[in-house]
Amino acid sequence: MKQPKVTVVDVAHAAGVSKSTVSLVLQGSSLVNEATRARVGAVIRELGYVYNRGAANLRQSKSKIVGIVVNDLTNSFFAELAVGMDMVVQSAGYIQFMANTSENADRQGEVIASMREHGMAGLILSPARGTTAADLRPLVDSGIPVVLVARNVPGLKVSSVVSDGHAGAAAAVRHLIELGHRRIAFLGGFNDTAVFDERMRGFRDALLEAGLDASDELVISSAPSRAGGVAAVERMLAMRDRPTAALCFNDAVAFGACDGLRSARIEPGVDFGVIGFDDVIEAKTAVPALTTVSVDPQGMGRRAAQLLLKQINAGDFDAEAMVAAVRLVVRESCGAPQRVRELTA
Amino acid sequence: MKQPKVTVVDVAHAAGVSKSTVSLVLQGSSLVNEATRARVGAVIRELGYVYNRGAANLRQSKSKIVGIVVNDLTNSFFAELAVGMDMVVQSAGYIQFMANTSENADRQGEVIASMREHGMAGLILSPARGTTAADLRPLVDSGIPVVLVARNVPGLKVSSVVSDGHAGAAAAVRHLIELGHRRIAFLGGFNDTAVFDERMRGFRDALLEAGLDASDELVISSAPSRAGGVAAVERMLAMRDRPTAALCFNDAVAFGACDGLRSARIEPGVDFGVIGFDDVIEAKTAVPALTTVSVDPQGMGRRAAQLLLKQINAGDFDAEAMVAAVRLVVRESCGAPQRVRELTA
DNA sequence: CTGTTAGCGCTTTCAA
DNA sequence: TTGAAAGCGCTAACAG
Repeated sequence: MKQPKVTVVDVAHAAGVSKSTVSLVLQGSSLVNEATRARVGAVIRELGYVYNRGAANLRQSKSKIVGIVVNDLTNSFFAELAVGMDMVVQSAGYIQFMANTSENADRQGEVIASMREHGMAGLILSPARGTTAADLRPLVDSGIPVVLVARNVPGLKVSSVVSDGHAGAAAAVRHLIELGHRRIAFLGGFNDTAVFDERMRGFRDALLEAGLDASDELVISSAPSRAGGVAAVERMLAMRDRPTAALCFNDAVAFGACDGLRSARIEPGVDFGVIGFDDVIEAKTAVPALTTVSVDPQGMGRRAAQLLLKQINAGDFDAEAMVAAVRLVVRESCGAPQRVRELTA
Repeated sequence: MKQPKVTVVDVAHAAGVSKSTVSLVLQGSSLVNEATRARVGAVIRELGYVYNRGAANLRQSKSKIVGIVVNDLTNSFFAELAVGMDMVVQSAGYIQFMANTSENADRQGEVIASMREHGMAGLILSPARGTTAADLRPLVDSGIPVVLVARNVPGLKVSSVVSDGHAGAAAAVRHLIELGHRRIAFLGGFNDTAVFDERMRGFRDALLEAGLDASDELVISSAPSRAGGVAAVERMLAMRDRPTAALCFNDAVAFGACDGLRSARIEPGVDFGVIGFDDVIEAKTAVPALTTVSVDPQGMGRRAAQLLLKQINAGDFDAEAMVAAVRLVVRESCGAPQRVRELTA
């Protein structure tokens, strides 16, 4: 079955023109006679010629390959992110080396190295946990555009797209206040992480802004998991001055909190306000009435990809850090019609 | 920042050897003196040389690029599938062009064409709905190994890895029989599809094999959706000789069936046997007690990737259709310890 | 064991 | 408008 691979010379020969004419046709150059173009086109189809982009890349020393490296495709948030990037990259006529690192920084290093060897034009990276600036420095210094997405790598001056946890948390709290809640808790998350800090500060700031209690006892940290959510909500229910609503660190915690509330015969979203942070896909399934603060991962992906393509096309664009924050949205689905409030960062 | 890209000649020069010696070192050839190798290695690191795999591919006219094209990365089943492929492909020293087609056959055609131009060594495809044998024929005829996964394309003689619906359904039914059920229904799915037919026949064969009733009224088809599941289970509950258990066409139907049972104050998995087909991720979340028949998508992906690599390494291996069916597993989670029965295809 | 010499398939001046 | 020739970075004979 192996076709004796047909090249430009074969096409040229069969069409009775020279290599370079064929090359021009392939590039859609307007310097070539219409009749010739048609003939060449016909021959190409007839011979089943396939363009060898590798050879072209070699000659031009540039490619239309972009790397997309994601920490965990198994997580639907990051899968959506990847799909978003994929869409704009494909539509722009680029092709992607896409790889999953499973949160393994070593693996990440390997795939990025491999992509470099293949001459990628740029990289969008959702870094694996534990990625350091040093890991990425050589790549960045080589002048290949890099855009970080979803997570930042401290100390690295490259463009990035991350969500604004402070604004999102504040928006969520304001929403709960509008609904009439006066005592609101913050549940879940390890309190020694940057993300926790950011969201928790948004929570507190909004409370203070409204003149409400924002004392430390309202912040109940726990593992950022479903079990952690159960634990946190139980501690909260045991408080003497029990809150009437809570903002949860993430989807898993929100889910756990709902579990805990139900065990206590409290219907989440009805008898008690719960807002889950992040993409609350799983939790939404189980608790359709849940209000959520979420970032649209696909949109985030698209935005990151656009940013990268812009840099690639700008030639050597010595990236001044250009950090873009993504809007967070409070989605409410308690009522019949979905109300959506968009809040700028 | 643009490094004046260093090539083998630069390295050779700096190390005081010739191009080919450097090339040999790069390929880990044993024909080169240990001292030389070390010196060259040092220079490579020092100069920050990066191997140009594109040039090598051009010269050798072969590559270590495999295409992975998936119909819907947003669906966790296919995301897992992709991750499985990714793992084995990466570990084998290959790199993947991975793309999402969003069930769009045209897009699929474009990305595959693009991958061909880039000289991919082989393709693993989870085809978009509506993919025809004709779409893939040119690629297959060109001699590039192709492996189909998760879905088959009728009329195309290539290797594929799909799940065995007949065996899976039969296993599920036998499981219900073991639990003491004697009247079992099959719920959901459009009865004019091949998948439906396969699963339904497995259902019926197992029933007949056990000498139980397998009459047509026990098969209640409906849309393969959550709503369809509700509808089907309602029709079933209205039967005079009401079944005590059901096998559902897929996860969505199982989910809907549980909804319907609950509305009728019947606790699924406790008062009524329900088995969901497919990956029952969502339904499992909502009904932890649900027993499921499922194929391990990651395993399926790994298997497909192995199959492809085997073909690639076999040189031109004129693929006789070599269809591998993946085992389906009945997973039970009613009891505390998870019991897993594996059934061969 | 190392150097020389041709290309892989394509693009790109530079002439015709 | 088209053709001839040079070369992108690498590998693969074949000599030395």
